[in-house]
Amino acid sequence: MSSENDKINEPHTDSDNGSKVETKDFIRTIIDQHNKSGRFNNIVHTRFPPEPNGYLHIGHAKAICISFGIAEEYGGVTNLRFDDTNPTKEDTKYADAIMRDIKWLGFDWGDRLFHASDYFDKLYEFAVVLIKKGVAFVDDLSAEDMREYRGTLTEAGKESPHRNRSIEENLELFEKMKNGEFDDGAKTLRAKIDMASGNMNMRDPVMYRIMRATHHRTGDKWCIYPTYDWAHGQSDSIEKITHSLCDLSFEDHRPLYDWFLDQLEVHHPQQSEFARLNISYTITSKRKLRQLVENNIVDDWDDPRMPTLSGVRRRGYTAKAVRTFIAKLGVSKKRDTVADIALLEHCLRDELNETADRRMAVIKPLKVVITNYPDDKIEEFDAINNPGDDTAGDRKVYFSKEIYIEQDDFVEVAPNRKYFRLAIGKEVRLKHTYYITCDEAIKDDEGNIVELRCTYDPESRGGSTPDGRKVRGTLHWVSTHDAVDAEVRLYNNLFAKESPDEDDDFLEHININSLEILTGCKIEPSLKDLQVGQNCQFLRHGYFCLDSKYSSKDKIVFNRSVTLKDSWAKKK
RNA sequence: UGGGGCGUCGUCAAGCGGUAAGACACUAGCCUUUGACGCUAGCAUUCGUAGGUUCGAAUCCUGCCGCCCCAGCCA
Repeated sequence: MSSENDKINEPHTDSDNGSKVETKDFIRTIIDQHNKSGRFNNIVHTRFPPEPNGYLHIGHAKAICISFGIAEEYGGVTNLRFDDTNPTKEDTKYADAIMRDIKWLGFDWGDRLFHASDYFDKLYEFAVVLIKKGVAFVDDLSAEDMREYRGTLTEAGKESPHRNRSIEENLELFEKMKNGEFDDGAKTLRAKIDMASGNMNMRDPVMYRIMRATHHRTGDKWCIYPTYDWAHGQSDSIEKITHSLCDLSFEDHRPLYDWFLDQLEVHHPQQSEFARLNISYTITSKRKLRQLVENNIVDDWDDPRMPTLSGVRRRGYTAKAVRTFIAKLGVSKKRDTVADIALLEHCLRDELNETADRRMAVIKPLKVVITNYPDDKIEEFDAINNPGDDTAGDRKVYFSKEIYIEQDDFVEVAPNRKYFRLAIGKEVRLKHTYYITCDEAIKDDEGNIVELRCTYDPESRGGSTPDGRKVRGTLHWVSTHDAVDAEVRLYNNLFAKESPDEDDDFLEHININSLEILTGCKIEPSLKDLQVGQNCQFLRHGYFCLDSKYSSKDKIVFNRSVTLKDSWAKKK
């Protein structure tokens, strides 16, 4: 992992007395305790266990950063394990996308790519061990009856009438289950724990179900498949995982995992649960994201408005910005927290401010004729690429009699003294070149302003004058003679509500202005050289990137990754 | 009414008995050839609440209150 990321996780420093005060989250605190007691011989070996049934989103990025990041920090490694215990829902195409996204984020599982299905044989053996111990049994209850027998949150459940079958009978029945002698759903293997437990997970949970489905890796070898609860803890144990980090929803499954491991007397990882990541104005629910795709509300899983990793990548987010965001958020057990999307945006701006070259792009063009500028003259100016980075160099821009400026940079009458853009009779600076003063606005029959007539001050060449007069406004511009046409896509929050997730009818909160497509935008010619994956700043607008999906040789399409902060917009 | 968890600034989050870090957001100002960036200042007399212990409590104890998760042969 990059050294930048290490910095993020450095302990904060107490500046008052100069001494370092470590402030660690609860997971790192637990690991420190283990290292002190020697419980895992100072080894930290984690795993990230996605189910290959969908695309990774930014919520998963948190889990990835925690599992991979913490292991790395402690000199350990992380396994990637696909939890593929339900063949009806999983597919290899998702696995490929998941691996691509994890790599993009900057993490590496080395040669430790595993599957829960790698352990189907071992899991079967383990199940036999539990049957022989008399703590697992084959049940004939239907799914419906089982629900009935389970009881409720406040009432104890009833034991299955098949709970006390002999070990021999259970062994025989379980083998027949495996051999396909029963119909799908006809029987299950259950752990024999406690139907009166306050923890529903301990009320004789199902370990195996009969399901004739072709598994994407094991084919038709099995007609019984382990449940997640039965497979997960043992998979961790088999891989000698020391710290199983997962989200809060598995908190009350931990007693069950502990129980299985204790019964089996095998390596026993420590599970710790942290709160999932929620972000304002968007959703981090695989199910709901799928709805957006299937209802064609968004382009696809990689729509730049989507919080999927493929979506934010296409939007122009960098992996580093995502990692920084997650690191700044921290780790806690507080549920229902909603991270401010403004922090995510800040992390991107903060990075791109340092790394992205500046360019000029007029997204809503208004033609300007500089009446006192020679008709055929074209002047060359050096334009600095990044004022904060001397090594970024510069480029040429070419000024001429006719240019485009932004429609939003002109009003006929300046509203007040604080307004310092262009207005009739007002003077502004054109970035890198000259001062111009507006003399006249030309309108069409409907009264729309279609062209401006301005005069320039030859003395202001380079952006200042000998008399040193102050010009507060600086506008970006593009010459008409060399402007390149482009399409620009402006994105806003996908949802108009801060927490759309709290309603089931979350689709009602879709922001109808989440995408604005502008055509006929005029960009400076050097922008033609930009590559997919490169970020650049459109001066005074924000950070943009080439859209990887719709850009082609004949058509340039830009995505706005994030706007620049705009204190003027707030004042207005 | 069972079990599990959580309550510190608008948001996220430190703090682990010695008198409330930081970040984002926000506000005001400075700077500025991006109304960006940068810089300066402000922003919790108070830690869900009520008691108790203590010289001293966000931190320990007790009782309340609030919020969330769990009744898939999903993960």
